[in-house]
Amino acid sequence: MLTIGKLAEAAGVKVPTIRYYEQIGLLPPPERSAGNQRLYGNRAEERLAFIRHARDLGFPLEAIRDLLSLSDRPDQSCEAADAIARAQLSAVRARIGRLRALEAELERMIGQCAHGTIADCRVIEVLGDHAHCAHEHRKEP
Amino acid sequence: MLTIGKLAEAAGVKVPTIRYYEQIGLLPPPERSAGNQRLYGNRAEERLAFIRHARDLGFPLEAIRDLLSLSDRPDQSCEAADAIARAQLSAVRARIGRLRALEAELERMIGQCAHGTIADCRVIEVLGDHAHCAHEHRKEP
DNA sequence: CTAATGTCTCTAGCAACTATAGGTTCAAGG
DNA sequence: CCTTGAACCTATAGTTGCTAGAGACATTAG
Ligand SMILES: [Zn+2]
Ligand SMILES: [Zn+2]
Ligand SMILES: [Zn+2]
Ligand SMILES: [Zn+2]
Repeated sequence: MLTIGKLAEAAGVKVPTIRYYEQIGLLPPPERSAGNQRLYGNRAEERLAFIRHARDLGFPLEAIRDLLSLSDRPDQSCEAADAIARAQLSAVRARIGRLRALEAELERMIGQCAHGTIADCRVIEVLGDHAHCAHEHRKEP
Repeated sequence: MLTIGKLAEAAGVKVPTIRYYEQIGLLPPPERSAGNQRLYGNRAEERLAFIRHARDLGFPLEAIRDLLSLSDRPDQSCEAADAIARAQLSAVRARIGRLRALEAELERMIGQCAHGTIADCRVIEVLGDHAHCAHEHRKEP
């Protein structure tokens, strides 16, 4: 049985994060000690590791909630789980695409600046020029 | 002179966003009509376009605040402005690097799944395996 | 003149935590 | 056995960058 601090350390998350996950129902309320402190067993540790890894991969908590409830029904087809993962993959790819456009524009504007005064700064100029860019850059959520 | 709605339309932002920018001091309080409605001139339109473009490039509002106050002093060296832009570029690159690692892992786990039952699902398995990955994937802010 | 928008202020909500305050419990050293 | 300090408890508020709603006033088209 682990205290919340030990569990946090083991899983690589902060203590308040665990309490937060409990509050929103991602982790079940654990046992308590005589003095009302949380005590976690193996199940909780695995569940938290699952959550953490999914978070590391960028899954939103709602998707993780769905994945967890799927993983509680091992006999069903994994199609729904795979669909969640594919959705996450395409979200990641969309973000990469957008960021690469930003990278290109930032590179260009930094590269073109002659590093003189603000009045001649290419960075300030490009930012202020509201018609300069043919590309659409929006909208990173 | 533009009303807030027209300005919003012209700049491609929502009306409450403009009020929000005013509230946090990114846009100065504009003139008001007899009936207390906001009226904006060219200066405000340009400033908002600047903000929007910088936001589109992913600059945080604090950085934009600094860029705006720099752009009000055209005689100074643009070094500070360029440094902000370089910081943003490296933040973007860091995000891209991390996302590409996520992309690779998501691809691998989706590709390896035989699409049977949850019990055999590679997606669920990889997420639950807290020691599977040699790579570090953390921490996208 | 009236009806339909548009605008005003203020408050609350989103994700996913993080930080603080003020109090309780636990483990170890003396 | 007792004290001290760390770790724990709850509850609330703050973070970022907006967005949505309520209820009241202003403007404009027909
Ligand atoms: Zn410059
Ligand atoms: Zn651009
Ligand atoms: Zn599968
Ligand atoms: Zn991994």
